[in-house]
Parts: sequence; C-alpha cells; structure tokens
Amino acid sequence: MIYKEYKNLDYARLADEVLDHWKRTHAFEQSVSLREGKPTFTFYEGPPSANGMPGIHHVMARTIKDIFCRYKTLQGFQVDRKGGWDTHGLPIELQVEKELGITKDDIGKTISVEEYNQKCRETVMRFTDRWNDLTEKMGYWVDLEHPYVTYENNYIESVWSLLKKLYDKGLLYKGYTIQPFSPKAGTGLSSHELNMPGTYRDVRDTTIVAQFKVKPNGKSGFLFFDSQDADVYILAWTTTPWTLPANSALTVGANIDYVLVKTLNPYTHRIVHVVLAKNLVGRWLSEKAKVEPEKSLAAFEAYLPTDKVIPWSLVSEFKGQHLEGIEYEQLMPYVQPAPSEGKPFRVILGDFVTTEDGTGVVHTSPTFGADDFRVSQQNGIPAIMVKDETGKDVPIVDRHGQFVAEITDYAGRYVKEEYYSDEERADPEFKPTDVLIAIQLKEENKAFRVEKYEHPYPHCWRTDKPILYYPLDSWFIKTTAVKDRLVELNKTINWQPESTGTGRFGNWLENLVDWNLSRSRFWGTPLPIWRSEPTPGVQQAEVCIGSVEELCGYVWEALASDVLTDEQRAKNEAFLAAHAAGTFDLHRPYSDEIYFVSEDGQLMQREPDLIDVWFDSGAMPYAQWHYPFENQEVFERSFPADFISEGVDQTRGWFFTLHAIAGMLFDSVAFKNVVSTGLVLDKNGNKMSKRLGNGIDPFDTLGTYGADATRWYMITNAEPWDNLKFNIDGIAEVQRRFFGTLTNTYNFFALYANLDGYTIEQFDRIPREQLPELDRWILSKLNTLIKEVTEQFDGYNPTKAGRLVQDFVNDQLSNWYVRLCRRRFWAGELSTDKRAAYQTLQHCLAAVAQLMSPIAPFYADWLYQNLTERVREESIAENTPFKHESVHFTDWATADESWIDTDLETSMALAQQISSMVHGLRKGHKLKVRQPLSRLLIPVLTPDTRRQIEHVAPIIQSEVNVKAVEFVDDASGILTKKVKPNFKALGPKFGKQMKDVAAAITGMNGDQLADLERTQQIELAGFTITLADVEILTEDIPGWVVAADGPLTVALDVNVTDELRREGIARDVVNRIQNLRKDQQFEVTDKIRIELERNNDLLTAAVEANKAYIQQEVQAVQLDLVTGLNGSAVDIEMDEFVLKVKIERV
RNA sequence: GGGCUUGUAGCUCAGGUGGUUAGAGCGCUACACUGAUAAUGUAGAGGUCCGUGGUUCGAGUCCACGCAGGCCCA
Repeated sequence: MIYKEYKNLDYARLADEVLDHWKRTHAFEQSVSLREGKPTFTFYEGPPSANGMPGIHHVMARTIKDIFCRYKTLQGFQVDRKGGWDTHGLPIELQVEKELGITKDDIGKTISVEEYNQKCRETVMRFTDRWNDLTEKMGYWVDLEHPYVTYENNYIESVWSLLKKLYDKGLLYKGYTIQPFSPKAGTGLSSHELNMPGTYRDVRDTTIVAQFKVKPNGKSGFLFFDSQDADVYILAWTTTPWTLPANSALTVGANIDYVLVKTLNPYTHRIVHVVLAKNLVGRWLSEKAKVEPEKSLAAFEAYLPTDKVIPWSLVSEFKGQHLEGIEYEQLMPYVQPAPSEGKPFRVILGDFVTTEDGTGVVHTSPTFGADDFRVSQQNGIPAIMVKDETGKDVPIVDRHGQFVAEITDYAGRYVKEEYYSDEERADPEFKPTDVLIAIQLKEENKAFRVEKYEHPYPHCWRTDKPILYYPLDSWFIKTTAVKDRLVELNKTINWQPESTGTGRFGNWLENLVDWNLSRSRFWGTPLPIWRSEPTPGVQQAEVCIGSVEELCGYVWEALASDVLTDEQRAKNEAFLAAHAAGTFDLHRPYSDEIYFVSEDGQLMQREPDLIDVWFDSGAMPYAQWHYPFENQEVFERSFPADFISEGVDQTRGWFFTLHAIAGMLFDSVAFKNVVSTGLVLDKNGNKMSKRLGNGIDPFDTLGTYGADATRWYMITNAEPWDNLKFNIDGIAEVQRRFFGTLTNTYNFFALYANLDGYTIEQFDRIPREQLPELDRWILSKLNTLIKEVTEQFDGYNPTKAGRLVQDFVNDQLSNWYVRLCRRRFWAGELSTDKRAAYQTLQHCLAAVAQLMSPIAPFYADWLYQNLTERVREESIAENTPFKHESVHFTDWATADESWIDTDLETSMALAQQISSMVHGLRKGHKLKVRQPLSRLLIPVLTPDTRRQIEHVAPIIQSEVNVKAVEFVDDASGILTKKVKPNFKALGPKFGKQMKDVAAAITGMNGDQLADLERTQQIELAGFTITLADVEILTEDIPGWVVAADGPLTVALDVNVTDELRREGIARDVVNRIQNLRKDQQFEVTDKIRIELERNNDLLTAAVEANKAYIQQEVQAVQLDLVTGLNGSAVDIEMDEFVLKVKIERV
C-alpha cells in the first residue's frame, strides 16, 4: 500500500501519534534550526503564572501565538520563542496565605519572611507540569526547556539594571499616592482589605456646600453678565469638610449642563450668583420658589429671614467645558502651594464627575482623593503641602489624623470625630472639626448649605475607626515625562484590531499618569534603592543599584567603614559568602539585610518596597536574556518583537509595560504587531468561572477531540478579538464537516491511487495545456486560495484564513472537483487523463496540508506525511519540496498567477449555479436525476456569458443529466425580457426624482426596451435613460419550465420521450445491480454475469437499447434476458415493475 | 460614572466605499444518491438586521440618543 487508508479516524489519537513523532525527531527544534541564518521573526511570550491550572482560554490565546510563529517559520524566518513564567505578585501571596491559614499580619511573627517567600517560590511553580503537558498536547511550539523565570537572580538583576537606567535618567522618583490609610493603626490598607465584609458602614457626616468665589476675568466674564454688583460663586459639595483647607481645584464634567442661579445665601441673606449642575438645582432649591429674573430683586426684598423657602431665578445655562480655566479665590487660605508647582484654584475637567448627588462640581484636593490626585496631576494642579522638620513636603493632616500647626485655627485637631476618645466626645462643649469648619464658613458667607448626610464609608478592619484617603510614600516612574513620545511610538504599531490601539490603548496613553511602582509586599522583585534616614540639616544619601556586582561593591565598602553594628556586619558578610557560593538570593528578607554606608558615613538601608509585578513582565525582552550582562547580540537581534498576542485585558498591563519600558529606555516600540484577543465565554455568553461551574477543562476537550479540531473551531468561529462563545458541539461540527470531508477526500485519493499503484509524479507533470478543464479550474482556485490565505495571515487575520481553506475544501475540492471527477478515477487504465486527475488532487491536498498547518498542526502534518512519505527519498535526492520530513519545515507556497484564470472560475461558478437551479426544477417536477432529459435552454444576453457557459456545458450536462445545453438569444424571438432600474447608476443622475424614474423604467414595454437597446438611450416621461441605467434580464420563456436567479434564467425541457424513458430505466437497472454487487461484497474489480427475467416490455426494451452501457457500468461480461429465472434470483422493487435478477461472479 | 467593544435566522457567523429580493454552516423538514457509504448531494421552511429618531430618492450599512451583554478603568 502506498497511501495509508483510514476508517473511523480518531483525531485525538492521530494528534498523540504525531506528537510522539515530533518528540522523537525534535521537530520543534528542527523547525528553528532549519532557518539558521535566515532573517529572524521575533515573538515574545507573555508569561503566564503557573500557580493555577490552565483553562480553555489559554488554549485560545496560545493558538493565536502559535499560528503566526508557524506561519512565519514556513515563510522562511527563524522564529525563536522562549517560554516564560510570571512568578511574583499578590495572587501567589494570597494563595500561600490561604493554604497556610495565615494573614499578612502573621508574616514576620508566626512565619518568617524567609519561610514565607520559600513557600511562595514552591507554590508558584506547582502546576508547571500540567502547563507543559497542555502546551504539548495543544501543539503550541515554544521553548519550554529554557524558559525565563521572573524570580531568578539573573532576571531580577536585569530588572534592576533597567530601574537604574530609569533612575539615572531622573525618571524614578519618590512621591506619594492616595491610598486608604488607617491613622489609628498607622498603616495603609490594600484594596482587598477594604473589600472585607463589614468595612463599609453607614455614617452621618456633616456635609457642606461651599461657595467658591469666582475671580472676574476674561474666562469667567460670561458669568458676570447679569450679576450687577453681586458676587459669583461656584458651589461644590463635600462629605469631608476637613479636606477644604487642602482644596486646590474644582472639577466639572465637560458635557454636563450647568446653570447660573441668582438667589440669597441662607445664612448671610446676601444676594449671590451661584453655579451648579442643572439637574441638581432641585436638590438645593425649591421649584416653588423659582421666580422670573426680572422679578427676582423684588422677591429678594420681600424675603424675610424667617421664611422657609428662598426665592431664586435662573440666569443662564452652559456646558461644563465653558467653565474650564475659570479662577477662584482660595476658600480657606491657611497654606499656599509653592508657585513653582503649577497654577492652583482653577476649574478643570474630569470624567468622574456625576450629577447623581451634590452640585455637579467636585471639590478637588490632590492630597486626599485618588481621583483628585489623578486629575490634578493631569492638569498641573499643585497640592497644598507643608514642610516637616526635615524639609520634606507633607500633607496638612499628619499620620495621626491631626491638622498640622500651619492650619492655625484647627492645629492639632483630629479631622474625624471618631479619633477622639469617648470621654472627649462626651463633653457637652465638644464639637467635631467638620462642624467647626461649617460654622466658620457660614459666618464668612462661604457656605451655601450645611446638612447632615448619611452615606456608607469605609472603616479599618483592625481599629473599627473610619479610614482616610491619604497620601502615602511611593516610588514612581515618570511616564508622564515621555508621554508624547509613547503616543508617537504607538502610532507605528500595527494593532489587531485597530480599535484597541487607537481607542483603548491610545486613550490610556493620552491620560497617562506616573507609574506607581511601589508595592508593600513580600514576594516580588525588591526595589534596588538604598537610602539613609532623613536627618535635619543633612543631605539624605540615596543610591540605586543596577547589578549584583555593584551591590557587592557597596557591601564591601560598608564593611570597610566602621559605621555598621556587629549584626549588620554579620549580615553583609553572610551575603558575600552566599554570593561567593552562588547560593545568594536577591529577594526579601536577604536584600533588606544588606547595609550600605554613604561617603559621609550615613547608614543606608533598602527602601522596603517591592516593585509592581507588571514591571517584571514588561522587562522580559531584556531580562529573558539576562541583558545587558549576557547575550547582547541575541537581544539586539530579537528587539523589538515582530509579534505579540495577549488578551485585551492586558492593554493596561503587559502591553503597556512593554511599551513604556521600551519607549523610555530604548526610544523604541517593544512590538511591531499585536493581536489582542477577546474572552472565552461559555456557550451562553457567560463568563467562565469556578463558581458557576461552567468552565471547560482543556485536557478533556483535547483528549476527546484532539488539538486540531479544537484549534480550528476556536479560530474559525469568531475573530480572535471578539469574545468566543465556546460550545463543545461546535468542535464536533468542525470535526465532522471540515476534517471529516478532508479525510474523506484523502481516503478517496488513497483508495484509487493504491489500486493503480500511483505514486506522486514529481518529475513528470502533465503540462497545463493538456489538463482537462476541471483540473485547470481547481488549480486556478487553489492558487487564488493560496494568494488570499497568504494575505489574511499577513494581515494577522487567522479567522479569515481558516474560513477560506475550509470553504475551498468543502465546496470546491470535495463537493465539486472530486464528485465530478469520480469517473476519471474508476476508469480502467492509468491513462493521461487519470494521471492528470491524480496529480491535480494530490497537488491540492498537499497544498491544503500546508495552508492549514499553522492552525491544525498535527492533522496537517499527518496529511502531508501520508501523501509524501513514499517520495521522500527521491525528493531528498532531487531536492524537491517534499524532501522535508514535516510540513512545518516546508517553504510556504507562493501563488502562481499564471495558473489563475478568473474567466474559468467565473464559468465554473455559472455551472455550479445553473446546476443548482436545474436540480431545483427537477425536484419541483419530481424528475429524479437518473432520468435523462433532452435539453436545457439558457437565454443569454451577451456573447460573453454564452461563451462562458458553453465552456462548461458538458459539466452541466453530466451533473444534471441532460443531453444538450442550448442557448437562446434575441434572434430566437422567444425571449421575454425584463428591465430593472440600476439604482447605483441612476442615483447620482436623478437623485430626488428617483421614484418617478424607477417607475418609468419598470413600466417600459417591449418596444421601448428594444429601442433602448438599439439606440443606447431613450426618452421616458421626460427623462433620458441610457443602457447603463438599467439592468436587462430574462425572466420567462413561454411554454418552458423555468427558474431564475438574479441575471440567470434556465429553462428545462421536461418532456420524457420513450427513448429517454428507456435510458432512465437502464440507469435504474445499473443502480440496482451495483447495489447487489455491493450487498454480495464483490470487489470493485470483479467481473460478473447477469440474468434478468424478461417480465416487462418496458424493461426488455430498455435493456436491449442500452445493453452495452449497462454491461460496461456494472462490469458484466454477459447480460441475458431470460424467462423462468431459477431460485437464487432476487426480486427488486422498481418504480413500475419488479426486477427479477441474478448475478454471479465470473 | 468613563473608555473600548458586541448586538443580523433557533444556534455560530458573513455582509469593501449606502442601491431596493440580507447570505452561509449547523439544527429542523422533505427528498435524492448508494463504487467517497458510520459518507454524500439537493431543496424547503425560518429574519421588527437590538430600539427610537435623523441624514438621504434610497439605511443592515452613515449620524445622534437609548437598551442589553462584555472587557478595562474609577
């Protein structure tokens, strides 16, 4: 047997076998080494965290990655792909804490940092075996032998060197960020501590609507138009009055509608003009008290201080964006910001402003609100800060929650009343700070409303006291300094889909804030910055370490001084010893226990922060190669990446950190092409989750269906960036419909090629001009396919590529080419025509194997090997494309344009369409295909159409079993033509008159149409219509059975003559005898002898008239009509009689 | 609340620059085929193109506002 034949192919086992073969032959390594010296195509693997089990979405994400790496390999590039593991971060810490039953508080108490980190290190790589298993089973080719691991010293060292570069460029600085902070516990709280049950509780706070007095100038001029001599105020509501002394801006929403209202201050009864959101006027003023502007003065005069409702009137209305830039007077001028820090006390725009409550204006204090901080940073608004004893900027509230001395009236007061002791609060004279502030503002005509308000507020889970949002020290990377360049560089990246790049990522860059690098954790890359304690009058010492060597240098220097204690000295020595032994570790607690001494003799310790794990992963282009300490050339060759792909949720994660680091340090993009992928949802469109139990186990899926159908389904069902509704039935469908059809096609080829002993003829191809029409057609289609698939892969659209291959295999190759060519394969001798059929089909199959190989790597290799195994040796000897042992080593086919014959493709498409229409007609008239009919009539309006159909007429004839295809044209006189308006052509000419024109055209009679055709144009209802303005088609042929589809019409002669009838019966007889042969399990090559009972005139006539035909079809050496057939004959029901027949093998 | 994204047949998806009859596969129904046969082919039924308004002679397609789902951010 030349070609293996398969019954009931098990696709999962097929993949296992191919995988075994790959492992034995080191196929992946070969696919890379084969391209040694070729141009590189660089791919970066976004590292997964191995502390959890892989899910089906990982199969999706990695399939995308694999496809393009394989494709580019086929195209001749060398594609190194190094695997990697992300090993640091909070999820791992949480998992360890859960398993050990501890909390963060226990670290350093019941468990040492050393033990804790050791546990993290073990935990994080726990599932690597399962990951590696999945990687192999799904056919993802990536280097798992030499992965980068973010916790390794070398990796960390590279990260440190990058940080040092940033530090040297002045891009690394210590600042603050607003975080939940518990003054009573003296500690910051993480977001998940804030999410613990019971932390949010309803409290009744004193709230103030403050009046911020607008400075009259050009920008605010429109507010003063009607103010006469009254002042204009902007109203802002706050639930934390204690933050008002720190106010430095007001934030409004650009698209929110605001109004200017004239009214009286309820406490001072002075006339005021106030600005607030239109929707919220009713929140503060009674609709009943509204008066017309011209009556307002009278209303104000009539108002008595005892009246409940205060009259008001509407002055003007405007969008928030008109308020931008307006300046106002500082509300509580205790502390002024440094003039160099930016311009304070302005109205700015922010996207977080709502009109759900308050006034639609947000009092903004950069030191006490996260939104405030961000929007202030973006708008150059300075914070209100004071200097502490060491000269450092600190907020106006200290870490105990008390106002600093500079807030003279309130110095030393706690900002939250809950921070006072119960005794203090019990004093009848006691007033909370917020209340005192409210009283002061009322008196100064700065409060528009003071009221108690109940709302949920977070509390510290340790102390039960309310938390503050408070600025805490943090290390930042000054990404804002390079924002413009990052935006610029982003424009050169090819994003797939484009909207992620321009929209989600682009917007993110536009609104960039500095990257907060600090994390107060234990398991992660330590921040390599050592500092001395701040001391008044002494320059603080600070150093950033960029390598282990540098680190050792400082350790040596420290040991050489006499500043260290014995214990510190011992720790330093321990580190050096571990370094010498190669057992050192840069993690905590070891890096915390390394002590430096500055030149002026100050002790320096490491800043205790760890860095954001996203910096780890963003550093992978450099750190995976231990750059710049090793592999300089490798790095240079593989930077930036040509291609990366991850989930769209990585936009602000990995995509950003890669981009930011590359932009800041190398003034380059980190990746040139990026495919951001959507989510994998369950079949109902819900997110997969453990809780819902709707997750899919990828191992089950791969075990049942194999990787190929799974991958093919995921890729062809939805474009990668759309969410995929994962339905396991879809895989079964792909397997049946696509892989099943392709396997059948291969089996068909194998069956006959084996019978004929046909092996691929590489050196004796039948020249194109000698190939039959069908062969030239399918080869034209194939080359078109190659062209289009290449385009799609080049454009990073695997979905369209896969669908193209699938449609070719199903509709063109299997359902048309093979079906129509079956006879050629049965024919006796290995004639030229038969060889042409083999060559053509073999060529298509081999090409398909390659085209599909990036998506379905196992199956494609299996198909390729089955086809080409037998010619491997001669291919190697003669250096032909089949010399490669695996399809993944081959060179991507280029479309040969000379084979593409669009005219022929159009012809065949017509044949397919016409056949389909005739099938429909036959069906409608209950004329089965086995019954031959005499002729098919096709009206043609152009010689071109006629030629194209004539070309394929024989194919149509045999496909629909008619004796002749005839054409009718104008000359025949039997055509009924119909005319339709061509709207596309008419539109630009007639525009609004379209309805009349269309009616006129539709109403044309035969003579008018004939005129139009003769003279090219006609006057109709006052319009000049040209031939190009209409579509002419034929719709009917009187006296015929017709079908029409678009411009095509076919008419079928359904008259069955006696002769046709006899032929139909003969075909039926053939059909029944074939069935008998099969029932009796005769071989295809067996010859037979037939006896038929002469029991019906119709049968007799039919058999006698078509004897030779019947004999040939059923391989009968003898066919006799007899009377009195004996016992072994069988009876078969025919349409009109019973066929009594006996066959026997010769 | 903001940014991005999706919404077309029971299901999964196609539908360049607007053109009047909106397509495919699966599923369903019926039929055919039986030398690709646990295959295959053909036909049929099935649609408020998420809604509302607008632009236009003409909107699944363009615009605005909504609704619903998703992701990220707050």
